[in-house]
Amino acid sequence: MSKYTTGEIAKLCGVSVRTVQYYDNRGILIPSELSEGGRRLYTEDDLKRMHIICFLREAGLPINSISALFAEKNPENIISVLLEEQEKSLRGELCECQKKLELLEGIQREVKEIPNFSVESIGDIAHIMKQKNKLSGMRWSMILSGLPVSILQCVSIVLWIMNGFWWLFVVWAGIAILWGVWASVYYFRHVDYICPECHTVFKPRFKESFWAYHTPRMRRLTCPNCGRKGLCIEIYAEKEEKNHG
Amino acid sequence: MSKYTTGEIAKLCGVSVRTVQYYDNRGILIPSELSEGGRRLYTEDDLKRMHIICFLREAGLPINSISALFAEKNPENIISVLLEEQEKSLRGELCECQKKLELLEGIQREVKEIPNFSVESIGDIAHIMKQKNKLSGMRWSMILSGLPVSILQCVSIVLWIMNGFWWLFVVWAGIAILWGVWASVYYFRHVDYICPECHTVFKPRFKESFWAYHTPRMRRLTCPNCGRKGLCIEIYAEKEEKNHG
DNA sequence: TTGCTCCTCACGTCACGTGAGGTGGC
DNA sequence: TTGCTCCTCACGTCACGTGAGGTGGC
Repeated sequence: MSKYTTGEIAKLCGVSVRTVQYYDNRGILIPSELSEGGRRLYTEDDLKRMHIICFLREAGLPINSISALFAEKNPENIISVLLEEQEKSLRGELCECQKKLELLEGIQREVKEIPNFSVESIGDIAHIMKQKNKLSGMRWSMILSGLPVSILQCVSIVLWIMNGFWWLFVVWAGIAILWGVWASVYYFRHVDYICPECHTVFKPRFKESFWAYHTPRMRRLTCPNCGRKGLCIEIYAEKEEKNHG
Repeated sequence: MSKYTTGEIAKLCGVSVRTVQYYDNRGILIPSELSEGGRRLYTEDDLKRMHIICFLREAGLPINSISALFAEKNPENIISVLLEEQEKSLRGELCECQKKLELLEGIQREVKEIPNFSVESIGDIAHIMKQKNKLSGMRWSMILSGLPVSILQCVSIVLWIMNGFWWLFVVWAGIAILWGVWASVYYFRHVDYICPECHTVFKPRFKESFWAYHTPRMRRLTCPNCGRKGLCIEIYAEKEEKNHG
């Protein structure tokens, strides 16, 4: 019966010599014989066992599980348990990986949009991203609450033109203006701004905020901390601050 | 200015005290001050820095990258490189995870179907799974090559009944039989069988194989190694063996 | 004074990779 | 005799977890 050396086993199974030696140390593949010079000699059965080990390692099974499998008299009793354990663990890993990847992609997007990037900006990005869902949730609820107001406004205009009910339009215009005021105040109360210069989170004065130039994610404001006037990043205000002007 | 202790920083950032200490050792969050008794004291800025570190760690960024980021004078130069590196690494991890999971699910399915499970059966499963695609590929190509033969056979029957062209049916029946013989031999040459008892891979005699009871994945054969007669698992034969009867 | 927190070693994790320094086997 | 393979330590990986044994601070 021909014998295999460590290097042969390694080559046949596509692993390193060190790995074969390591499996000997871990006791899952002890060579059937040692040469007089102390070299490991493996039999055909050892090779088969090594193939099995490598196959299970490909699926990520820990060496302890493989060890347990070989030690069991009735391996059918534990194989499915071990495989299920490994499946759970892999699903966990997969989930974590996806979470990290999503977060990472979010960070990459924000990094591109942040003006005057510095290390501290990462803190701002953390702020932005942790409140992103709440901010867009609030924006959507405002749009949806404004929708019936707008529709009825249109209807009132149509009725004015068609039937001359001008008072209906006036009444609805009043309601729309009230809604607009309420909406502005509501929105104002639920957002804060981050100064991209000194990274302070602040709430501006309502008057300044209301008239300020703005984009969907930024608004031109004066930072109360560093005094810089420029585009500040809008975030959802977790709790209403006590001191809003 | 109030100072934070290690435990306070840990609690505020949702990590362990050990982690805060570790970040000190790694040099990414060295406390601004030490108390007389040698306890770490952190400032508000330290807390902010810790928040940034924890945020980046959530995305899986290695501490060395975070370290590099803090050390850079112009972090915007390296931030996107670091993020892309991490993205690549995460995508790699994700891929490997998915591969392992697919392999694992395959093993779980096979384990349920293998009769007389033992540790050596895992070697059989490895065989089965590594050749699975080739086997089903060959089966499909055989079905597709048989399809036109079958259709024309049907047509010839219809023509026989409708127009009395019986000779057409006879000719096509001959062709179909020839195809059947060719297909059987071709199929036979491209499959081997595994004895689930002694795990030998073998090619049976054509005659025994042809008439044997079989299911889509197994065939009742006599193992030339252990002499057992029973259902053996069909696999794709990587190379035609020299000695086929 | 008594808990509680924090301190510093220092080992363990997991499956090997990577030398260093020496030797077997064709 | 000369490469080549293999041998055994033993440290390194990565971000902490987990004691042990001691001490600061309210």
